Amino acid sequence: MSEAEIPPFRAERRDAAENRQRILNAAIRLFEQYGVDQVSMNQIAAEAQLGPGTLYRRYRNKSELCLDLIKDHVDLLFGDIEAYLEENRVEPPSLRLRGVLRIFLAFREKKLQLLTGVEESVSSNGSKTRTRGPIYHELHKLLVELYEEMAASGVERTPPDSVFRADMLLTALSSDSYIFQRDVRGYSREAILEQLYRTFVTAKDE
Amino acid sequence: MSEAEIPPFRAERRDAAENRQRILNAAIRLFEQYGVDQVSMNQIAAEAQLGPGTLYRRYRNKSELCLDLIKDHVDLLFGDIEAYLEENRVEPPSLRLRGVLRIFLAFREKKLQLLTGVEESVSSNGSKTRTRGPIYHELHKLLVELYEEMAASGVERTPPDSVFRADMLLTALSSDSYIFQRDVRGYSREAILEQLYRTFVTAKDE
DNA sequence: TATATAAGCGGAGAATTCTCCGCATGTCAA
DNA sequence: TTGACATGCGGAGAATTCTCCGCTTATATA
Repeated sequence: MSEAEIPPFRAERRDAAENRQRILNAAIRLFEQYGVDQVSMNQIAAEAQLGPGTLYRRYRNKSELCLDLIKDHVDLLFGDIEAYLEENRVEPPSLRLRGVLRIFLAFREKKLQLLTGVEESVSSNGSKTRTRGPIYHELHKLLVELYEEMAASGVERTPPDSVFRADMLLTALSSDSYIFQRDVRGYSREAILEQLYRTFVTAKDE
Repeated sequence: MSEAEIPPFRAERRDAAENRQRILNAAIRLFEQYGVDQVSMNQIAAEAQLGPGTLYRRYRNKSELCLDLIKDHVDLLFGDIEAYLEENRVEPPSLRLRGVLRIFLAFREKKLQLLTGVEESVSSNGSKTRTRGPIYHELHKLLVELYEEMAASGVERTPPDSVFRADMLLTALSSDSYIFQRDVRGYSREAILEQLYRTFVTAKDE
């Protein structure tokens, strides 16, 4: 017997890999044709010529499927953000935060449907999820760092905790909030950026 | 033919009124026993000894039912708020805003489940509602007035629009955000109040 | 190649939301 | 009292989400 079995990894079975590709392709087709929230998991399974069980084993809900579809683009987004932060290292944190917001809002606009799909996660038990997804946490970490930097050199008397403020800003950036501002209040993307900046960044430091 | 028929109102039929009471009672019983989000519309209909169709004709979804159940308490809430604002008319708006927040948070805590139920509205067609409910709009109006007052006597350079800021604050007060802060971040109600105050009110005017 | 076995498949079906429409009945006018 | 008819009832059933579990099959070993 070999001690310490080789990593308990097992390559994905060939048919499984093929099915995954079928699912992804089917989802892309249907999403493009009907819009993300008009497409049901059943439809996707049927289009991919799979049983519902097969689809659900891989993705526990539509949210996870959307996340998989958008993952590559999210990686690019974070790449863009990091590049931007690198280039503007010498600028004040408030300005860098504004830049990050701008980049994110552009991304949000481009991938609105899928991002909304991602956020609609419902934990499998039936009650709405309280926990946020990986995108949320990564952005949160980034924002906290910028806020901390602002606080260090800041003029504010009693700023809110950076963690709290980052949560509030991300809540304000959620699909729901963004769509409401855009469609009901009628703000343009630029206007939303400006208002977010004034609410969550400015008039405090500097 | 009579000109201008008498108001096109027709009193609610007696059996209908009785059924409504049955629904309300059944919902209260089940909500107390199992918790709002564990109870299905079907269960409520069964408990009230009605067909699902009857229940759905009166309340298009659970959100509307919750709203009806909570309506009286909401009226009391707004009564409390107005009384508070009246009593403290001479205080600066920022302080009054804080008071309003405190009152609302107490209400939120007491009626968490039902309020969450109210917010979970889904427009009947299937896509998530973008529009907010009546409670939202009433609170929004109130907050806008306070913000406007702050802006009038304010020291801020370029405050965000009052409408926008009120939207952001209300978003931060949503069930989702509140529960996240309380259960995941571990903030007490007092701490949340303090953080909200610092984020959305203070460090700006005065 | 043969075979053990873990990985994966698929569809029946439970639970839920919500609609449709034929039938019953309360209410009003005569 | 007696219809007429608008109002309301109820349940069948469509659509959707999600689970369960027996059967199949790809893959690793011998």
